[in-house]
Amino acid sequence: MAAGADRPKRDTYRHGDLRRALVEAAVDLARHGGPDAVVLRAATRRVGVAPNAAYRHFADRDALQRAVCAAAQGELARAMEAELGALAPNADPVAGARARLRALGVGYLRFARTEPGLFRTAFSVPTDLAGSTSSQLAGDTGHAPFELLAGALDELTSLGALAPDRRPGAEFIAWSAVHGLAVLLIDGPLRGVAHTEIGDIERRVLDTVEHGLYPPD
Amino acid sequence: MAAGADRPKRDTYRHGDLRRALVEAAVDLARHGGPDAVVLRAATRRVGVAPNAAYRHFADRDALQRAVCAAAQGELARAMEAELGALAPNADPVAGARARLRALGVGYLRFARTEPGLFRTAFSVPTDLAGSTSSQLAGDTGHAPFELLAGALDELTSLGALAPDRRPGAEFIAWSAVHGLAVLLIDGPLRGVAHTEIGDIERRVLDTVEHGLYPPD
DNA sequence: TGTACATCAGTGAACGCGCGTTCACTGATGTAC
DNA sequence: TGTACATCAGTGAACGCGCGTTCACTGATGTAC
Repeated sequence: MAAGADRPKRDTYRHGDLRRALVEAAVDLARHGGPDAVVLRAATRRVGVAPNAAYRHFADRDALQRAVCAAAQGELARAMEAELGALAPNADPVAGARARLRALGVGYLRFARTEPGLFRTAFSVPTDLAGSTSSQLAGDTGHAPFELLAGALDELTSLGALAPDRRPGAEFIAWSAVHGLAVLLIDGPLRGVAHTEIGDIERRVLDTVEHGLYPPD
Repeated sequence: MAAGADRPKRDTYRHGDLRRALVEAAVDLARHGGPDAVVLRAATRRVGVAPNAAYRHFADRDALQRAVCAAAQGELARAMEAELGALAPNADPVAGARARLRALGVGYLRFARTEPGLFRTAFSVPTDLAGSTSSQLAGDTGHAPFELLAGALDELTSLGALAPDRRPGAEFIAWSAVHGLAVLLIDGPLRGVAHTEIGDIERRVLDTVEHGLYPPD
């Protein structure tokens, strides 16, 4: 009954990739409980490691939270990229670029709806503009959510679909509307609203953004 | 040196309005530290009362948090009403109604900028639509933030400035954009942006909302 | 108006909890000879 | 190829903290007679 009697006494030694394991565990905590659920001891418990083992890989709790926040933004970027990838090819380049901008918004909203915990976590660590373009936040194409948006707007500008004098700050028009809707959907007064109505509202918000960016007049 | 020797031994007895005092203290905590700073023991400490005294007035911590959230929404409503009150009279009824809608947005954004802690707290307790119209959340005119917005939109509709078929759900168009901008300003990538630029961005977001509501075509 | 009494808003002490973090340690692993 | 040793990723125990909440209590206040 002691086939492994000559095993090492501590089989948790040399975990191999504890840092990654802790971030993954903490991301899972965030997924279900939001940013407040990102707790050092809970993460180590999940991985099956002593609480203080985390200090080999993170200076303190804050460092873990930052890492999880970055990972959540990466997930958000991936959700946006997924929507981009699902787009049918479009012969009209301008229509294609517009569809891509819209797809980013759709992906953003879908992520907020399906992963509200991670979505909240992605915005739990206050950042400035510089901190919104780090490669730490990137999805599969290596771009942070903010960069994906900026890229789509640049494309529209170079195609002449977005007037150059409207380009500066256009990110914020688009992001404000979509982010605000996302927050209202998951935490605000739109929580109880039926799915069909939500689709309607999402479409109208995205329409409004498009009207704001490239007005018909 | 014992002029008050025949005073009651406990001068904290019969506080008088401990409930209100606790809410005020907790609102102050929220003002400086956001929703997470709303802590039972901290509130009682501020008021100078034993921790368990709070249980005469609140079932538990959650109840206090709900009260503080409602108070924060009331403050937000007041900020919006203040902007409304500062408006110069306008001979043109439609222009006046449009200015009022815009003023609500300006007040909303100003509150978020000047009271970020309370602003976050106002949205810290998940609500649905029904919970967004309670008189508990009201400002001086007895209306919750959501109702102020809805009222402005109703006015625009009755004046013919907002097409009736655009009225349903118009709250969400306006609220999404303005709320999203508020969040980006205080917690998001717009944190570091200069004041002058912020004014610009705010104006463009409000313009976009107006374009979305009453398009020129 | 004076007195007895019920009410109930506060006290004081204590509880168990989970947290972040520090300490001295141990033993598997990789490397130098 | 074998052995001695340094490294360092993990352990185990402990700390102090602030929290929410419960308990039996006390005494000022308002009321009934």
